[in-house]
Amino acid sequence: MSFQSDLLCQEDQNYLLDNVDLNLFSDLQSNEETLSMDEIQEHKFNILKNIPTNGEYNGAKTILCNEEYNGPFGFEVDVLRPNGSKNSWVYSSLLNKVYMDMKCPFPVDFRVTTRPPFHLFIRITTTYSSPQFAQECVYRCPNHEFNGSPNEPLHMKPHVIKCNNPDTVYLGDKTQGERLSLCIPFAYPQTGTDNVREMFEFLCKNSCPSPGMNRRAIEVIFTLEDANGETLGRKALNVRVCSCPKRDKEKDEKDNSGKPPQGKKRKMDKTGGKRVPVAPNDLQETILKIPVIGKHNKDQILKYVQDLYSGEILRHENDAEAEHYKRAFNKITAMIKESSE
Amino acid sequence: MSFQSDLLCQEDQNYLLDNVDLNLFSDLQSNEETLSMDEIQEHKFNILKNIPTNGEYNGAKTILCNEEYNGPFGFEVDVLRPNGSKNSWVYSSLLNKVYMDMKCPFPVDFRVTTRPPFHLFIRITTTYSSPQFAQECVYRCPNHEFNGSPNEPLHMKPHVIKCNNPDTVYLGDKTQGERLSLCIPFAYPQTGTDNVREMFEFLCKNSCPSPGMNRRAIEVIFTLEDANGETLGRKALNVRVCSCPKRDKEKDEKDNSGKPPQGKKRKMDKTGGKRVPVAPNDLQETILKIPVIGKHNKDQILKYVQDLYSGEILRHENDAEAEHYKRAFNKITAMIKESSE
Amino acid sequence: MSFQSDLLCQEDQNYLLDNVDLNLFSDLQSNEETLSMDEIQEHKFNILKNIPTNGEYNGAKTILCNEEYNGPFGFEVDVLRPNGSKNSWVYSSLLNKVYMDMKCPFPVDFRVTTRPPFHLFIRITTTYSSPQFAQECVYRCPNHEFNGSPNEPLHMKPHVIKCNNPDTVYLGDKTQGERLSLCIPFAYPQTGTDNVREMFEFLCKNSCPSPGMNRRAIEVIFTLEDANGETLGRKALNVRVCSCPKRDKEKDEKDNSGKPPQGKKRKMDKTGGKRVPVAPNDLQETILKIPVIGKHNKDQILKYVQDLYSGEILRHENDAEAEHYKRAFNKITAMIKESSE
Amino acid sequence: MSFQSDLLCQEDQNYLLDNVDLNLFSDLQSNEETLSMDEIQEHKFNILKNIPTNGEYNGAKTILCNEEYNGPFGFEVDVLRPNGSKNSWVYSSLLNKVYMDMKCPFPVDFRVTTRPPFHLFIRITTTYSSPQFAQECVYRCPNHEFNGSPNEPLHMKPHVIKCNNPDTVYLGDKTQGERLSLCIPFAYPQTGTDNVREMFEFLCKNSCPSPGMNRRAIEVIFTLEDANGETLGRKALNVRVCSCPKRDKEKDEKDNSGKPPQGKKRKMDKTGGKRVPVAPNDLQETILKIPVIGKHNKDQILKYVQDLYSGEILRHENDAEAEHYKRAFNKITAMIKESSE
DNA sequence: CCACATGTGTCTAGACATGTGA
DNA sequence: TCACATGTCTAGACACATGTGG
Ligand SMILES: [Zn+2]
Ligand SMILES: [Zn+2]
Ligand SMILES: [Zn+2]
Ligand SMILES: [Zn+2]
Repeated sequence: MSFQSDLLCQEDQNYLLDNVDLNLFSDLQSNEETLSMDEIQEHKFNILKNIPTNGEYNGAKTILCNEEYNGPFGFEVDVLRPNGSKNSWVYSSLLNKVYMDMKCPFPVDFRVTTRPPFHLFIRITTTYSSPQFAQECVYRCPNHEFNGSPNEPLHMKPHVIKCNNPDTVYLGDKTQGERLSLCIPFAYPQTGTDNVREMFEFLCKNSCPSPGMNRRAIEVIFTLEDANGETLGRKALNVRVCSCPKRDKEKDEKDNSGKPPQGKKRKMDKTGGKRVPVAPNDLQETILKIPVIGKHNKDQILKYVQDLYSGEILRHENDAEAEHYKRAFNKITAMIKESSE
Repeated sequence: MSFQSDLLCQEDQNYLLDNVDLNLFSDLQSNEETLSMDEIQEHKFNILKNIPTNGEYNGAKTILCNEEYNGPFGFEVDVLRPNGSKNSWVYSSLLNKVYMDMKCPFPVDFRVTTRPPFHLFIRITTTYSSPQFAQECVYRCPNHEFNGSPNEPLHMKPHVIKCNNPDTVYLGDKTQGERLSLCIPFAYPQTGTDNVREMFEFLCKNSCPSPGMNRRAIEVIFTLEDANGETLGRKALNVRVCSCPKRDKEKDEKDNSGKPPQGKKRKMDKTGGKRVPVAPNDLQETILKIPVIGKHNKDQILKYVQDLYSGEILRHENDAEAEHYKRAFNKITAMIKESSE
Repeated sequence: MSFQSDLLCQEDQNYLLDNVDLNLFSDLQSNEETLSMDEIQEHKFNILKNIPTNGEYNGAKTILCNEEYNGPFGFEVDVLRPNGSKNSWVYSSLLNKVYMDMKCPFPVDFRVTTRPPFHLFIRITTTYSSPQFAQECVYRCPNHEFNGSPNEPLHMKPHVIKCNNPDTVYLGDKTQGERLSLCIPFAYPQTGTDNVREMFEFLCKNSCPSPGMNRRAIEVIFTLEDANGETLGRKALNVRVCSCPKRDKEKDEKDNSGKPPQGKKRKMDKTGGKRVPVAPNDLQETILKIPVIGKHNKDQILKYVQDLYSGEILRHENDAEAEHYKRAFNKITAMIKESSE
Repeated sequence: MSFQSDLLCQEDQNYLLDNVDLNLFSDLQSNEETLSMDEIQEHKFNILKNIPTNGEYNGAKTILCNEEYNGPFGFEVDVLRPNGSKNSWVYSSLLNKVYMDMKCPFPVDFRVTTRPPFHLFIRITTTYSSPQFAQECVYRCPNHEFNGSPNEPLHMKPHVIKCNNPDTVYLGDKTQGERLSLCIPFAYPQTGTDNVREMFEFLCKNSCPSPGMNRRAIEVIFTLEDANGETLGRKALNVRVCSCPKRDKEKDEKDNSGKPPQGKKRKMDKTGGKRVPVAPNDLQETILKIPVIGKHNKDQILKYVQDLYSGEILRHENDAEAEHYKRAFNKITAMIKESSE
């Protein structure tokens, strides 16, 4: 499951890229089995670190821009509730913030409306969201850094977030005080969806002691970049990694009731454009468990729900909401199909 | 029914081995009747235990290789549905896994494409298939170990699998934490077939309590070996020993639909006829999981289902069926109530 | 904490026993430290096993009498809800049955109304309560017998129940098919109470596989005996040892609603006398957690409760119920005292 | 402030040791200024590590003896309240335990009744006091180990306790799983006192995360040794290193009231002045646990409390206090409602 | 083959433990 | 010293796994 194979199975893509080496890591393919994980990572690191970064990553004490920006290709990011992962997480639409435990894998969907004929990358950077700490780099606490599972590749150790995509490259040198970030190639969506889904996991909690996050709020910045490190889109996600997501969310909301949602964000916000909240509350898909007796009833219910969603989709035709309904609609359709077999 | 007699009726064997003592246990022949089962077993054990093992069996905490390998003589193994044994078993081609009850004898056919001019042995080892437990040795639970039928020879007691071939030797010392395995001489096929058939039986279930298998999945590794313990072929078989093979297989398949059938293993599929999915009991209540977006839709769905069941109840007023619908109706009503709070 | 010391500190006892060796285990005192646990147990066993048993314990296939009988000294037994033990247990007054998990220590209070001038012993025996199995002896399942904690003394291993009193002697030889029982010296109550409290624990579940209890219902018979094994009182307690005491109790009660409580017992019941249920439901003490603000209010509440219980005690002066209220009253009084310090 | 200078100002010592080289580290004196702290420490380490240890320190998984023992020279240890150090600490005579914050220097006085004519050393070892963890070695948490102040000599880093005596040697190799201990030469008392005072400091808290102490209770073992590592006296001190010594001590004492103060240890009580129990915040809601028998009594109690609070609320109508009572009132009302259902 | 018996794992609420900062 | 922030533990509810007996 290398980057190349992902890429080449995209037969429906109608633009041909002959001036671009589609297989970034082609030299790794041949001897992947003879290299240790760390050596592979090292190699990829050497390739990707040459992507120029736009200055915000090199000098310490700079503040990373967290202004959201769809960019020329319509970059969009959705965080989804994980299906069956160990710990669930919660989303506060009031605060536009996600709460989850560490080591909880959570999927993020990326998409662009138009795909340019060159390589795209997604860079994931964690920063402190309070202006007071925004210029400090976010590192893992020593405790987790030196006591993580031994299969963590060396480059990953100082990072507070990891991506399960095997082509992830962990960038930045903590010993030089550099800001850390991950970089993944922006794959092509599977047939039938516009989204590319990647799984992430946090490896430290917000409460990890200094020089870890030390109870400072963070946000994750997703930037769409080309091979030159040019920023082509940017999305931000407020996150709190803690042991009791539900409790802490409720507390946060109680404390902030009355204040404007995502308050801190606004003051750095220049676009004024419509912010697409990350999976807003009532549009977030939930599961309704209905006790059913008899196949005929089951089928009737499914049909009814299908109709219901059809209406929603049509009514929201020109609307981002439609996307959510379409996904649900597809699931229902699949269930109907399965039932009729 | 000694090893020799099996051997001598092999009239179609077209190579004669005169420089090989085909009768490994010849000294046992003469006084077999004056020896107890345990004494015979002890004797055979002393002979066969001298077959060097390749290290994977001696140290605890090693992981037994389960990579399939036909080897120089084209080793193949087939598991067959038994003719009339007490309990039947089922095979899932989707998962490449066999489901059977304990004490259910099942035949396994072994064959090689070319037979070398020296003794061959088949070693049967049970291991945990989940990597998490692969390095632990599989032992029988104390319950079955100390309560098996009294005619079980002593060496067999800690083994979870037995072979009905009387020349089977049970190897490995549980008290030393050694990995257990059986070893049988690879007999010559009967006239008219390429296969040598051996009957096996499991003596513990996957669900036997710790320190038994304790619900951990297992696989059986068949290795073809020469008298020096050199591995000349290897086959693996996923097995689940349980009381309700059919039920559990169906559940497994439902859970794993979509996932690849045991990627790292080659198929051992021979028996896999067309499977007829079992029709669900139509009055049995099942749970339909509906993805829902938006509270208004949820409410509408619930109301719809409530109406649906109302109809059923009225229609079945004088009918036992009504009872079922009433229960479901009550649940829905409760859900509506809860949702409106 | 030997038997003797318990005995001798009873200065308020007004009868002097000079013809009785008060220190049953006196010879053990001197060299207790040089003997292993098993040797001590062996020694005590040799002493106590000479207490003649009344025949019901020796021959297999006899049915142990479970008829309750207060006896000449007014033998009474109460099972109490444990304070802070790991797992709680529940009592069904409907079925007069206790439900608890294994390894859950539970206290039992023993008392007599008059204490005779000779040694008393309490024998604890577990039997199957269904007549169908009553003649079979209750043994531990091999699984737990051979996998219990290594500090279990040898004699204890085949027993399904253990007593935490260090002077407990485990009687009966499983290999001879003998019925197993425990025997403890009946100590003298601490000053200020009539009860002698002993802690027990079950070491197998009702559901342990054959030859364990194998889902057969059991009851525990407490018999008061003298040094000759003469029965001087008998109490029975229905118990179910399972993983989900609450669930199973509720199920049991649902199944048996309409049927007479402790149905099976009755048919062996000849006394017809008033059965003293083991801590009957509404008399069972529960804990009410009251949020309190201000010491004056706390004190007032406590005083009120004290008054309330005073009334109850007086009203039930000639009544067994008074005992329960007195205990609660004493606790409240202690709380008041503590608060005033 | 080397070991020698300490030694030479001991003018009141009445025994002269001319056959003993009193200056263990004499070779270090000359070039002390040209060596870095780590080099000096390394040197001392090489000298002192040759003191044979009595085996309890080498193998992991041994339990260090904590039995107190005055030994042939009347070894005594006193822990004293520090004069003006940053944070104070408290001592619970009830539990014979010291509570202090980390980085809080605390003096310990050592003395012997008779001083032998050879070198004496004091070894300080920290162990887990609960038997469950006693065989595990106590190490510093990675967080503090890798983030301590940079002037900590290398050998000190994994130790949870440090001694301000510059001649302290930090023994044990964490990477080998060895038990860590400090060793200081037992100096001679200053004029006018029998005691030798040494200052210690904890460098981790009991609550430091795994693989640190991870909330496990510890004790410090002081052993008096000769140059051969022979134990000549032993004292143990229960310690809890935490942020709120006073609070935690009070809690501990409340929880353990009634239980004997650390039975197996002799008292080290010297400082235990009169403790003034802290009056509880009278408006803070507490929970009163009332043993209740019978629903009618429960209801009556609840109603009484409700009335009580009603009065308080009305009386404090214009008062902030009312708020507190209202909350309690609501809880009681809910309890009444629940009880009546 | 089904209904049920019954253990196990997981999730969650709540109580508690314990650090932090005012 | 206190209120609070926040990790951890534990008991209960529940879904599920899986044996048993009809
Ligand atoms: Zn961390
Ligand atoms: Zn078994
Ligand atoms: Zn058992
Ligand atoms: Zn620490």
